[in-house]
Amino acid sequence: MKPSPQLADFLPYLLSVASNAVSDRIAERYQERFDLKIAEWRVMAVLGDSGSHTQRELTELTLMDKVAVNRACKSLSDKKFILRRPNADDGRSHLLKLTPEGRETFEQIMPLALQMETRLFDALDDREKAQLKDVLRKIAAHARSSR
Amino acid sequence: MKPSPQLADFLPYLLSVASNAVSDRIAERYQERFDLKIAEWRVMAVLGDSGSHTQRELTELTLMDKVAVNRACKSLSDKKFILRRPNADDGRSHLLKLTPEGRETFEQIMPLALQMETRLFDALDDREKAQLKDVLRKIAAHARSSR
DNA sequence: GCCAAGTGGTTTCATTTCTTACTAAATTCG
DNA sequence: CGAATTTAGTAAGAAATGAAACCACTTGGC
Repeated sequence: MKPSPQLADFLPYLLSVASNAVSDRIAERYQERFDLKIAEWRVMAVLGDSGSHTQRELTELTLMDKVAVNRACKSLSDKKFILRRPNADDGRSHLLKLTPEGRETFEQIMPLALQMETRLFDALDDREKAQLKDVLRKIAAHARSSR
Repeated sequence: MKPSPQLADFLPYLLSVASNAVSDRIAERYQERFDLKIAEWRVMAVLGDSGSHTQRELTELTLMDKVAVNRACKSLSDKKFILRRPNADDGRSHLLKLTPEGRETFEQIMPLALQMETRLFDALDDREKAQLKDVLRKIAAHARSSR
């Protein structure tokens, strides 16, 4: 059975298939090792290397919508990986920060993430990876701006 | 506010963000113009250029799971875009085929799809697009095989 | 031929995700 | 200042997605 050329050569389709396959592999791994979803991991990755943020800031930094960020934060808070301190500058929001346990988990997660990145993209050399990042940033910026 | 380097340089994250942005733009367009979802469009794209198929075959050709294919087919059938004929070779399945109306819509959809592809990826020249397709196929094949 | 195992397709149910609405605090502007 | 508007966060209902069970038919072995 031949693949349909119309579909199989359609770039958005290829992009979606590749992205889903990669995300699925990563999600499985985070789930089994740390009981974390991808959204939760993203929040931890940001808080882990740039300190305290409000949910509002996290929506910008992770490009997820505010409901997804809120759910991820609630879950991380239940798991004692982050804590919320009142925000002196704005009474509506809180500043979210990793707890010591959260920090510890963060330190374990990042190497796993980088290892998976290496494994999943090992068909590409360093130059190709850099090019791919560049291309994906351009495409995303363009597609998002034309909303 | 600086983006978090850990997250913002993570290839799977960039891939996911780009893919979602592109898919969202396309989904909006198909929805408003043809009242079709992406899954439905994929099925039509395959039936449109490679004739009759069973749902089983469509799951392979579109890389969607059988429930998604079944739902897409049911919806397309309700919209009179495809019809199901009994499959002489296997009494459990049917052969799905575009109706004349389905064919007509298909002829309108494909130019729109190609136009959107051009627009969304116009930051890339032809060589870059070919490379990107190649890379995405490799990544997807690798990630899917390690399931 | 007949039984066991497997497969295509469908349904059902639980889970996830998105949309919309709402609350409370902050900002704008007369 | 004070009313009107905007914004951060949350909650609740609706819709989409996924997993498991199920039915009907086919296939493979005896």
